[in-house]
Amino acid sequence: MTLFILLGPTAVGKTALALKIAAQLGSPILNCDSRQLFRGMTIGTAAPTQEELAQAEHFFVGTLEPNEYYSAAQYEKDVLQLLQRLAPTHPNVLLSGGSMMYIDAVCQGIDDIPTIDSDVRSLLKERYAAEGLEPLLQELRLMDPEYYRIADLRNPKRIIHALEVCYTSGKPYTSFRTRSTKERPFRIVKIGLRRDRADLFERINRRVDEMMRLGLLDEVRSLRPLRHENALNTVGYKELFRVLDGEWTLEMAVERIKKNTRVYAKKQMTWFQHDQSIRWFHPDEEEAIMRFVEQNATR
RNA sequence: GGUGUCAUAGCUCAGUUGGUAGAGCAAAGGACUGAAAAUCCUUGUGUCCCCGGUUCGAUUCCUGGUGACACCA
Repeated sequence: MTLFILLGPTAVGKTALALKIAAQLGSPILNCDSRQLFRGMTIGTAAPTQEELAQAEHFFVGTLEPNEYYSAAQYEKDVLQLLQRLAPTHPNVLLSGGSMMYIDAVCQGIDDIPTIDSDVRSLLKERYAAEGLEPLLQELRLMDPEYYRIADLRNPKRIIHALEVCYTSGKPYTSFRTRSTKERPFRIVKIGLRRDRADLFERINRRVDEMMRLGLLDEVRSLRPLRHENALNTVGYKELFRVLDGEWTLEMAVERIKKNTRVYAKKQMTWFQHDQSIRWFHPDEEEAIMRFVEQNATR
């Protein structure tokens, strides 16, 4: 089996092309966007429309409740399991999305780290809020000196995560970090989409305006009770919550959404840059892309 | 028309008692292994509006000009 992965920065044009590739391959589309997974976040994440969903079988779109815990590791398991199920009838499968870490989790795997007890996590979060990072750093130094040496000591999330693993398992975080690449029982072909930066930014700005026309504010309003969930800590949502709070004007929020989306797109490009296994195309090079797909498909 | 204030980074502004300048935002670059659209790090040379003058030296002081704003006519 061949797993095609269509990737690229947000708003580059993955959704439309994915439908065409899927049609050619006779494949379903597995979403690889960490926010499109959640139900009810359709406008703000530019999830496929009903019409688009009808054109191909889709997986991992709107399948989770926003208050459900999820992770790249869980995604790895879910995708591998699904691929196993699809393999007998689908020699080619398409995965499409821009969540870098989720893509890597599928392609290389993620270290086997114990699932964190939610009490442990909230306790550490509270301590961080009350005491700051310094005491946590000292504890990490004692419990996992090796990680302490290489860790980003100014990044609270990383420090808290390392500590919570130590507390949950009773072993150093480092002992779980093998960072090895797992073998996959399928071939992986990565297709990257990219455009000129000015062109991409222009598309982002237009798409945000379009989201507002489609009623993003109402979508955000309906999700307001869940605003503290991790799923809602997302560009397009976090800014509009502040409008609902009366803190920001709508105009200000829309500008912030555009800016934060641009920043996100840049981050994606930085990450993808280092991946030598990606074959890059401009989204308009449709023929070349289809030819490339055909050459690499399992037939 | 008169008087006054201002003119510094893409934007808003600070500052230099005369020794060529720095914040916020924007922008750019980067990190990333179970929260990742998250989280974190790094990066500031710009005719200091223009022409002259004083001075060893002017973005800083002075004359004039241009522009913006305010007040008075």
